[in-house]
Amino acid sequence: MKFHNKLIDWYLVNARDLPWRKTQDPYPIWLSEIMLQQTRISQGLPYFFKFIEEFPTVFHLANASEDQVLKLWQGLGYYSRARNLHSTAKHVAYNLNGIFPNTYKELKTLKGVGDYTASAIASFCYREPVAVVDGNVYRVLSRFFGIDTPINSTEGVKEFKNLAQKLLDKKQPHIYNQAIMEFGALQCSPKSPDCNSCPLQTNCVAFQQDLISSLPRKLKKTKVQEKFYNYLVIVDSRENVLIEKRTGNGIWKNLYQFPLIESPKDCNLPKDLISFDENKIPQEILEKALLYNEEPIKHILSHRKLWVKFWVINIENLNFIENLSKSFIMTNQIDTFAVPVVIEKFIDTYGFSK
DNA sequence: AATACGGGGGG
DNA sequence: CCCCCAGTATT
Repeated sequence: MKFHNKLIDWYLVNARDLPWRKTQDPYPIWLSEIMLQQTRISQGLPYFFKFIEEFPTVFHLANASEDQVLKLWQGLGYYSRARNLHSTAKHVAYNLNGIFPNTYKELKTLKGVGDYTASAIASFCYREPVAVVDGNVYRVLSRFFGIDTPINSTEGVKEFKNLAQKLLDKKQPHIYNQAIMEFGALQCSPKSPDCNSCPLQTNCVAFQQDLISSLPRKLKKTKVQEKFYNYLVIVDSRENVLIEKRTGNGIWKNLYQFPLIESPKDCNLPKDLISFDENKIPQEILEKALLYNEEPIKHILSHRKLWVKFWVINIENLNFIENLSKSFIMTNQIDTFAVPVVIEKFIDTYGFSK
């Protein structure tokens, strides 16, 4: 039996019941694919339901504000996905009459839609015979064929893409693409795959040569850099608190946060804050800072290690911000703003009185 | 060709 | 602690 037939047979028995598999409507499929980029299904699923409920159609999503979209996306990470999602929704709704492109080539022109996502939408919605290559596919193919070309090298990307396309079942690309990804997720998992019950075992090079644990190969990634973040929770007598929008490119773009003082080392006293402050916050205000967490919170990102401290400053009124060049915002509705997870956790713990 | 970009979960 | 997850955009 052919490779693709074995995978499809396995899939028809073992497939999970996932909401985006019940439809050919490109809107929910596109939404799910964006959400699942570098994200486990278990993590993305609740967000998918939230988004479909809040934005049932691409027009609902297009008519929302970016702040609204980011707020709903809060906690899912890689926020450029949310910004691109919203931008593409507006493009589809207003320029394309709400109709998604229906070819791999056209789909790839959409913001946030790359090689993988274009293949997924084109095959799932329109039966175009284009093979998906995601993390699951790399793993299944590298093991089954014993390919040790690093999957994140230029040659590897090309090699696996060509192989995947050759193996694709052109008659039912939508089923095959789902099948190989599901097989990688459930059967041929990264660690301790279930080789004993595997239908591909006899022809699997990695299994036969005991290479399962060393495939796929991957080039080492860059090391993380450490940073020290000091957030100033400046609250007035009416429970207004100061926040700002993160602008410019970089982490958490367009999300909100408390005024931030980044320091080259761990800070323990208000005078440390004063020495590193570049916001030009008046010294007499910083002097009143009370350290909320003695031990810095370690916040790990894929490319960064953050040591975060929160400093609480209670003052009578926030009028001093009128003298600052930075655009801070006074709010007693902080829960309505999209914030990074490390700030969300602080807010939940601190409990502003509402 | 490398790097930036989140957060959660498993071993 | 390390690795991986239905990758993409930018440099």
